[in-house]
Amino acid sequence: MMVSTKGRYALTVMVDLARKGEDGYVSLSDIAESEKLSMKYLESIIAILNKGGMLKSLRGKNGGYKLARDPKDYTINEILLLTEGTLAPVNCIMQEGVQCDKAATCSTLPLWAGLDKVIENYLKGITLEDIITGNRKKMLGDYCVSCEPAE
Amino acid sequence: MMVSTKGRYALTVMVDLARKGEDGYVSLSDIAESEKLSMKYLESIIAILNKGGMLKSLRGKNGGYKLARDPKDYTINEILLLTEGTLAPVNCIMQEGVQCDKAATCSTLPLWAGLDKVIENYLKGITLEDIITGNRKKMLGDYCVSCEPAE
DNA sequence: CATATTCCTACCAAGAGAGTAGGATTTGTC
DNA sequence: GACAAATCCTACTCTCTTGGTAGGAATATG
Repeated sequence: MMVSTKGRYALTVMVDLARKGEDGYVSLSDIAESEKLSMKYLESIIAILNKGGMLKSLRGKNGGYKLARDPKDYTINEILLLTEGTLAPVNCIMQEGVQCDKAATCSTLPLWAGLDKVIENYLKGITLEDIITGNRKKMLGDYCVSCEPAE
Repeated sequence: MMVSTKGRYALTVMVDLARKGEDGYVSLSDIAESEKLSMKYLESIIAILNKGGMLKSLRGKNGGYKLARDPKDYTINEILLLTEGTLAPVNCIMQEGVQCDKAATCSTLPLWAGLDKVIENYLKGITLEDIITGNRKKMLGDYCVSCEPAE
């Protein structure tokens, strides 16, 4: 598995906040309750999102969190990348140039690099908005049985 | 990360055996040496491949392992699936129908399902032969800088 | 019989994943 | 100003997975 609960919950939070829209700040306890997740654990995850500039926060009474931008301006890739640190399918694929010392002669490296690109490409192509509008066609592509046929 | 050393080493072993071709059985110690990997650890990995019917083995002196089929008849997907158990990017995607109890109302599930399909699709499209022949075009697609332009 | 090999079971150390605990700080309301 | 509701911050813990290691039994060749 490549995405842990951290990334999954982070995405869930973002979706929740996107649904709540612009009407004020939503408190951590509200989010935890509506998603039935541990408040303390969510707290640590939201902290990552917040420090990464994904959210706006307001302390004190009636405080909480809201999205910093429009849902269509968040790709799933950036949300998961921030929370997970890396989305590479193997640890011989590192960020930006750093590579295993056998890279030059490794015959399986192109496979891993290709897989990495396929994943990145998919996740960059989907936005928060796609999720809240339930754009199954975009997410499931040809595998969507309830979508209109492509032609 | 989704693929551990177990799956990576397994693939390396398969590639190594594919390169050695049909000329007899290759011993574990030869493989370990040529790939510079721990013999004992490789042993446990080869055991999985062997039990899964990917290899033919011969015990005793001059024994060893060879591929059970032609390299073009192995997809990367089946090799990794056998050794890793699952290739699902999240653990709310399980094999064949088993699902999380929130699945019915989960708005992020289509995303994970789509990601899973994209990965599976990619890995099913590449064979052992593609790796030993260095078919970069197939593995890297549009990201292959040394390939001919698609036209 | 000696040797080279696969096969099998058990064990172990380090790190990651999934949270918990407790409190300090900030802000709105009475 | 007191209180309550909220974010912020640091540290801890427990369990499972990863990445191996160890030792020996079974088997085949010469």
